[in-house]
Amino acid sequence: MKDVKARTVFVPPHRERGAVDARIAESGLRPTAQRSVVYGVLLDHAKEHPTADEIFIQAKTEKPEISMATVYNCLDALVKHHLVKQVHLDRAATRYCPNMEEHAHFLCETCGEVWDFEIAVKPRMSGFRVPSGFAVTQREVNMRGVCPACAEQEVVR
Amino acid sequence: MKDVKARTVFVPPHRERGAVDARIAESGLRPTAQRSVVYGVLLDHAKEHPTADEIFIQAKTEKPEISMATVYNCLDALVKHHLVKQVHLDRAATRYCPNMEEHAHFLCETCGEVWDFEIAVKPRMSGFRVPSGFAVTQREVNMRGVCPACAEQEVVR
DNA sequence: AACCTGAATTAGAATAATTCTAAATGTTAT
DNA sequence: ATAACATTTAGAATTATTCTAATTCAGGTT
Repeated sequence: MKDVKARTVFVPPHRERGAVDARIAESGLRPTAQRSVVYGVLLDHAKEHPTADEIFIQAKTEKPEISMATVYNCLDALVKHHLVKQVHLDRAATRYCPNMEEHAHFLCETCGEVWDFEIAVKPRMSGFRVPSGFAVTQREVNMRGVCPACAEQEVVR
Repeated sequence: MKDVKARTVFVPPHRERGAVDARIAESGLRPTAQRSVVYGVLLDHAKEHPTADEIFIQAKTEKPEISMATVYNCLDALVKHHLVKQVHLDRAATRYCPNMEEHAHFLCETCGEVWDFEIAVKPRMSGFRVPSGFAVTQREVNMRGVCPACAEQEVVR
């Protein structure tokens, strides 16, 4: 393999290879170069809740040989090892989220952006009664509406 | 068009064509034969939360000329007119639900069945704090786990 | 009753996201 | 070094859904 190393890639200061690899290793996964890049990209773009496609494009700037299949493989592995969550909104492409705290998602129907809403104190789904006999292992809350920026726009018009 | 009328189709007693058509009309849609069949099938199988495919298969027994595209068209129309909700769980095929009361969905990860969980009294998503400035128009709650029947099975084993 | 217009339906092609496959490459333990 | 196994890769295959263009249908006119 010849040295195709990209010309000086910008690595944001808050993402350190070592730390990313350590987290991957802690989860029980071997920290390969690809997993490291994929997870790193996701951590850097957590706010955007990127799709596999978007992660692929970004990962390619850091590691040009990476393939789409690998991005999917890595994401699947990260999900299985509880480092990453999938976010499903309608039938749109799956988005990925490295925030493993229990939280809700809000989709702005005007601009399409996705926001994390912290969950209030109670870990129970108060408001929703779980019939006895059902064992709930996971909860998912998605909301839709208009974000502050888009609401503003509408008023101005 | 020759008379292809199917040999005696069983129409469950609790679904009356008139009532179904009336609801479609009330929603502002013209109650065509296809919409009537699609909505009727969905009402009869609400518990199963069927996919477009499953609805198509069932609808075909009542109206053999119906096409998949029409099933999608009808479902889309019903969704737009607030007679039906889409249910998205993972990236699996969209399921349809004619229960328009606000409620949560529970997916049994063992048998794959989907259940409706009624919402308790409060219409607010207590437990979830919505940051000010965000206007929420829709909420969706999905839970996963094991249903009573499957839990039983596991114990027996 | 034929006629017009727009809506609805249809079959089949197209698309998009994801999964699968088989070969190549990399890694770890012997 | 070598075997054994995991990971990556390109590209093909799959799946659910949407699109397209032609046809049929329904309701309101002449």
